Amino acid sequence: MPELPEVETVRTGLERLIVGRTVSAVSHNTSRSFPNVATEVDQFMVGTTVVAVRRRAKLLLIDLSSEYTLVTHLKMTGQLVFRGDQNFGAGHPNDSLIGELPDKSTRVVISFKDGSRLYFNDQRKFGWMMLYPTVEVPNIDFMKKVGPEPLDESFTPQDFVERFVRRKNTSIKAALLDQTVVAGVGNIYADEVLWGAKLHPATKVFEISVSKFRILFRELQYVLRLAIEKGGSTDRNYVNAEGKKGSYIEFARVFRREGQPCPRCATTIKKIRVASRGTHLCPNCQKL
DNA sequence: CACTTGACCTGTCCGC
DNA sequence: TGCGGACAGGTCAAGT
Repeated sequence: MPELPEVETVRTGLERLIVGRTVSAVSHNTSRSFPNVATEVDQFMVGTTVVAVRRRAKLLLIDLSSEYTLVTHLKMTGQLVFRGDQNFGAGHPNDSLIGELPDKSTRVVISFKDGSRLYFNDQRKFGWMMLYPTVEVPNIDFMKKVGPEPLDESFTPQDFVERFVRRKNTSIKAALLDQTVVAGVGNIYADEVLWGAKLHPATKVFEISVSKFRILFRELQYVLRLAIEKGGSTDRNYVNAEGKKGSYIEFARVFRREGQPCPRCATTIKKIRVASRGTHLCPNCQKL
């Protein structure tokens, strides 16, 4: 669920909330939380100051003054929530989806010198944090093979089309979800974008014309920008760095709207399976 | 290499 | 009400 817009929203929040703060302690309850440095976390982090918060694809990169970078993947249910000196409980007028922290899904707590804290919650435990020397981050396997950022100004429609050449025999949905083609697209925005381009998700890549790809590219950028503006999508677990929900789901055209009318033609939206993923589409607008 | 499927987890929801 | 099973979806490993 955290896809590019959600991770970017968390990044923006963290940039404002934790840059300049100095780490005083790190606690974690399972070695799986830091798979590459489980026993050495303190020496890499305690006493260091957060100097920047970056994003690449769905990865959050928190740069520390020690020239180490905390790399975090939220996977499906990960949350990074900052709390200042007041630890809001449920019902606090801050619109938080979550209550008092830590809670039972909390896996890592990063404490700062001033008493504020950053909580890494992850109900399904698929997410992770790893520490790398900042200069080594571009050499992480994932970073080397991940595709371009779809909202990069230098990324052109021609570049976009060329990224799909390797995947011409698969469905356009599987290709969009492939992080080595284009970075940051997940199940929610893949469905939204394919509806926007009037493409059936099971359409084979080789069947799609260049002009159609240009429309798809435009829709991809439109949907991702709109989603960032709305603070991402809260389907179930996603919250931003303040624990608040995103509102894109209210604007979604097909995602999680099976049984409802298509906003374009009023045909009932269906949910099918494509690329082993739940897939929402309008059977009238998006034909094979 | 291209492509698909299963595994990793836990909470929720649906049907019996 | 309880209980089993399907489902949720990002990524990688293992399979064809």
